[in-house]
Amino acid sequence: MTDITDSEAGNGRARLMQKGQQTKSAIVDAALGLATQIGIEGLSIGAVAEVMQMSKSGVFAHFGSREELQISVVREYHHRFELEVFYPAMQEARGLPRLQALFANWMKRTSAEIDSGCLYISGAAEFDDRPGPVSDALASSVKTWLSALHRCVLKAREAGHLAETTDAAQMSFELHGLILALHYEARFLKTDKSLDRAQRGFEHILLRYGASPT
Amino acid sequence: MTDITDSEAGNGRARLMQKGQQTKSAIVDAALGLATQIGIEGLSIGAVAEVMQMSKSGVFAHFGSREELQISVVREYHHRFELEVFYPAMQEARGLPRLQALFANWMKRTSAEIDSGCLYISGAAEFDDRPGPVSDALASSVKTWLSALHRCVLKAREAGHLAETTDAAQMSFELHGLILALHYEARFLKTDKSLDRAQRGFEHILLRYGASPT
DNA sequence: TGCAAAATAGCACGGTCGTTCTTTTTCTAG
DNA sequence: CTAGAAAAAGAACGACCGTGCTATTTTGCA
Repeated sequence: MTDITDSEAGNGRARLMQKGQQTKSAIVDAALGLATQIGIEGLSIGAVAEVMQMSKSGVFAHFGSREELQISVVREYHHRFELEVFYPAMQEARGLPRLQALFANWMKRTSAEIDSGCLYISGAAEFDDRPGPVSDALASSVKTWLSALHRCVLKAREAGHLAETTDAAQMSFELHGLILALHYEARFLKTDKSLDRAQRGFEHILLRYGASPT
Repeated sequence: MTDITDSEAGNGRARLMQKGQQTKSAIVDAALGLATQIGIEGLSIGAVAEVMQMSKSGVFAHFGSREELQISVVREYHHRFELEVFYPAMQEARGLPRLQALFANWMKRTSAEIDSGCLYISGAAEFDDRPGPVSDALASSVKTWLSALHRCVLKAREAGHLAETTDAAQMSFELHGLILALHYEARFLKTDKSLDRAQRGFEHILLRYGASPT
């Protein structure tokens, strides 16, 4: 009956999180689905409540404010992003193979799911001129991810899989650009072949930075 | 007294556009300023009215609907984009110099003005899952610009300034990515040196596609 | 200068929003 | 099984939204 979740949280309050946390994460789930479609700013408690078949106040009570709901959504997205993009790639051999896996997973996540846009990208556009806790949470998540990418490039260079002269930050920037172009052209302009373009762009960058064949 | 604007429109109705059109374009001006900060979707007639020191209905009457105001804003942005990015570059010698000017102007427009984001980028994120007239107008403008870029690359190849094997669409995709990364990292993440990164990325791409020195 | 028309203001409408407060339902530990 | 806590519902609030309507003001032309 009792779930494994938090069975050993250890802070003594562990046992009072039961039904509440369960529906709370269900709400975050639904809210994330909505946010990827209409944006984080567009998230309304009423819409989430409707999806959940709950009352507005029922949803509201779990977060105390709309902002807190938005932040929860960002955190959940961060979590899933790690799960789908980061961790699987960590199983590859470090260096170039890992970098390739990282980029492949990133591409997949960015384009494959037709209906769910990337929160890191849409969110950046929404919050680039609106400072606040939500923007901070978003920026922090993105920076975490981009610096992981940066580290991966560094390791690949150290492993001798990339030219010694490789500017890791520059290379990361260019990789990021490919993903953004993929998202933009595939999702907004509905340009086909965008996935191929991103893949070929990746190969161009690898050549540029002297990737040795794996 | 009479402005040069539309002095020879030729459709007989030219003279009845006087004060009205003047304030209308002032409204679009203010609305564009707002839209670059809070997004096209966030544009509210009330906010525009406040900036203009007008009544909501006074603003409203010029457009008949919020949607029409949004479309007007998109068109105005398109117009300015042409004026700042496209036309000046057309004065350069065709081929590589023109392509370089195009990209330089594009970079400047994307990052230089601190407070005014790019509507083509923020708008894409807002409307990539919300079809409708505004999305159509936006996509149409973007496609016009991207195909101009594409043509410019083609011309550069024809002029022998790029390798004969150059895939113009692929190269345009990669250039687009650089601009998007510049916008993202400079504007949202406040990463410094982003402009340099975009510039160096441009040079990398030129090398990749065998640009001959000008 | 006066008159029609265009431009703007004022007001009200129904709707949605986030949030607060109170009440009811549901869960759970003893 | 029951008391008490947690969760959810319900109703109401003030604010803002887009829009339609009717005055009022301003404009430009005869």
